Amino acid sequence: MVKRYVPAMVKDEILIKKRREQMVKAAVKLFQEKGFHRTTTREIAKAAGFSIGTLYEYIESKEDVLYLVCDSIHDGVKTRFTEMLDRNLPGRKRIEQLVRSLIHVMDELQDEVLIMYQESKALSKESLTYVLNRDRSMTEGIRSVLIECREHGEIELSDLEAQLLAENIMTKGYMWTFRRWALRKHFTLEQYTDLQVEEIMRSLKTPK
Amino acid sequence: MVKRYVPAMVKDEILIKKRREQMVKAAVKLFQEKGFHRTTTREIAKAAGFSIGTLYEYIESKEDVLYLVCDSIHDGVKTRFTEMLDRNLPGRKRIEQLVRSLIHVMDELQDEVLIMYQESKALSKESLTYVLNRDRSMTEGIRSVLIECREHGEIELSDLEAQLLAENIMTKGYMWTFRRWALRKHFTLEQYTDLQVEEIMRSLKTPK
Amino acid sequence: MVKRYVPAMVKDEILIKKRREQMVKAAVKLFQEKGFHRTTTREIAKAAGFSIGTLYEYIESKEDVLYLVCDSIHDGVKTRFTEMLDRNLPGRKRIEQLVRSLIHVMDELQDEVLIMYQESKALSKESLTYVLNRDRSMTEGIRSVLIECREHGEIELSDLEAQLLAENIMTKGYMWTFRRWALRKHFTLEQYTDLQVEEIMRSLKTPK
Amino acid sequence: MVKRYVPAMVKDEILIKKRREQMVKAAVKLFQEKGFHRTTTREIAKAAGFSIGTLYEYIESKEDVLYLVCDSIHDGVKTRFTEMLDRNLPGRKRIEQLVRSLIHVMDELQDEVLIMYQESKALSKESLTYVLNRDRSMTEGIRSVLIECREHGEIELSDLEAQLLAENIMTKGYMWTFRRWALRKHFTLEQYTDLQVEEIMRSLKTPK
DNA sequence: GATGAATGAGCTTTCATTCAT
DNA sequence: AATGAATGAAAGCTCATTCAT
Repeated sequence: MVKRYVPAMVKDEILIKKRREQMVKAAVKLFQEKGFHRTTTREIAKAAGFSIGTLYEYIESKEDVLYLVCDSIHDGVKTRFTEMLDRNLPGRKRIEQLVRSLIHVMDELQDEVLIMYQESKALSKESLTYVLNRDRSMTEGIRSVLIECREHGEIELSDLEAQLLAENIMTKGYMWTFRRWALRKHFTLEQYTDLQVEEIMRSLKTPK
Repeated sequence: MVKRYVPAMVKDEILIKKRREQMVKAAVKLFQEKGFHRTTTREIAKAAGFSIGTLYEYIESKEDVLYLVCDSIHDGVKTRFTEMLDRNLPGRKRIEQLVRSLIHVMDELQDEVLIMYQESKALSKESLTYVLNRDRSMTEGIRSVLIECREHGEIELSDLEAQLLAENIMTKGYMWTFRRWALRKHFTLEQYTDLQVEEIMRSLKTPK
Repeated sequence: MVKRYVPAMVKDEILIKKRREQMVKAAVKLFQEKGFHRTTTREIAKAAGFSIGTLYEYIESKEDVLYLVCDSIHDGVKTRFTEMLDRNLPGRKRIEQLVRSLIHVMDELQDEVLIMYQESKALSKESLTYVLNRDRSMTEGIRSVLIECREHGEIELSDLEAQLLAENIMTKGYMWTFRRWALRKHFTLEQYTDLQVEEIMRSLKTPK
Repeated sequence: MVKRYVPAMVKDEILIKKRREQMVKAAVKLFQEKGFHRTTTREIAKAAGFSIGTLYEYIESKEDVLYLVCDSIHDGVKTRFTEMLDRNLPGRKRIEQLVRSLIHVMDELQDEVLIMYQESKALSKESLTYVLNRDRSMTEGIRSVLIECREHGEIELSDLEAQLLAENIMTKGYMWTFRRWALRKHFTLEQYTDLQVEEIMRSLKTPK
């Protein structure tokens, strides 16, 4: 399964979903302001609108909140990213669109993505595996598009090159968030997107 | 000045240097294993070979240790990187060498770089500024090489493109550390380096 | 308001009152034995019958305990003092009674008053203001009785003399506690009271 | 003996005297600003112009500094007070002069006296005894003047009344320092002195 | 299911004192 | 005699977690 099972004391699944959404929303805001370690469980509970006792009816440990946050952010990124993709675009245009969509989503969810990036190391090994797997599956999605393009004879690249390009594209998305302190000084979102797209397109090899 | 002044109770500057080196060495190891927040000042002192009281003779707060660690890591990266560069290489070869050197250094110091990347957010605003400035100055160094190449007519690129390429090169270095969980699955250091170099060289524009 | 607001984590006001009473009672005893600075928060919590964590659910800092102690002692002094006064006594008798009551209360609460006198300098400036204001209001109460006596033509004294006499009376009360090491060698409570009353009565001027 | 023996590692008595004067001068200033408990031995040494190691060559513990400070302040008060007294004044004038001189000295040395009054409780039982004995001997000096006046038929008072009056006079001196927060609001030094003198003179009984 | 008072291990930091130089 | 680096016990305070109501 793609998601870790987080045990709850409460049985009602609908309530669990509702309460966890409240807590994630509150936690995202707090983690953004103060980071995971400086945020207390009491603060999360209060910001979520219930008591500390109730918080622990829906999770087992503070780390669970972080996991749920990361999971929820991944859902957000994945959903928006997928929505933006048009599978019917022709060849190279699909790659371009892929990059533009990714950067766009990363920009929209920059605060959330930053949390995930900076705090995920505080996760237990097990939770981290789940989070990394979701990242990997996204990279895999990008890679499969590249492979498809190759199959259609649009571009020429080895399996290894496809893998690296997928990683590079992912990183171009992420870096807009975690190097924003540097990038924002020089580029608007549009400039950044255009230039990165151009760079990738130039680097693509055309089959003879 | 490029470095933040960290006050000490002890006067002997040579001793301060020595003790801080001990403490940084111990801290790097501990931060690697457990992260900054989970490492206690007592552990750092003990691992450095002196008492908790002595630790606080050389710093003012736990955060100072993190700053010294980041600073020391930056020194390491900068030094090694600079040593590897050969200013006499012809045109495009210099860019290639730049990328190869950076990735090489990042690989050598991957554990340290990872600490800096993951924990620097725990720094105070003031300390963080210093750390980011050092990163910025390294990016700037790369950018100036690119501009030089342009001046010599080796490549064609706008100021903005130079800036972005510098950032991209830096990121290609960093990503070998912070995405190693994914990259190591598919690439050896040599493969990764070669492919990234090729990708960059392909994307460069030649002046007419 | 005459009292400083001391924030608590716990919401239940009745519980706050109860726990703070426990903690004040414990603290008074400990401060008596070892003074404020030598008493630890752990000792206070233990003597009060709860854990250190619980202590900090009801105060924000150790200084708050001292403030609550001073406040509680002032309450005790004020309450007992007020109870002892008979507003219907004729003229000079009221002044005599005032002095006797004050010394009597100071004797009853000598240990507590001594704490307040010796430790209040450890209070923050803000807390100290509150404590001094309560002292001032008591002095003012005495002064107003003196002025009343003057209005009724029982005694003759200027405004300034009334102010000083009020301060002198307060001090005659306090000194029975903070100079007890000297006074107890020579006087019983009764002797001290009688002699001080006589001295004051002799010093009063009768209107012509 | 009237003074406690404070052991030193150093033999040279003249040096001991000199160094202790330096340290007392520094300590008085620091205790005034931050109180005894908040002042560190390091600060005292530094302000005195020598190292922490040297400080401990001349005392055995931090408490010794406090004792030396109290002792020095008492010396100051005693010396100035004695200088001001004119043994040849006639009867009641001598008492008046006594009170005036005391208040005058207390005003001059108010900061020092306040330290002694507020911090002496931090002394060990043994040191405290010495400090209280010096206070007692001053009270005794006042008492003996009162008795002399009685012997000369200037005033009429019992032994017990003499004792109390001596204590009251001492307290009128002290209170100008420790209740200055209240007294300064209403009185100048001159007003305070005049009114207290008048009050005492009025309360004196004349022999028939 | 919800509450929130209670807990105590554990953290960072301070500072009087020592002792080798 | 003077120095100051080293020490470590001890202090104030925090906060994830539990559990009786």
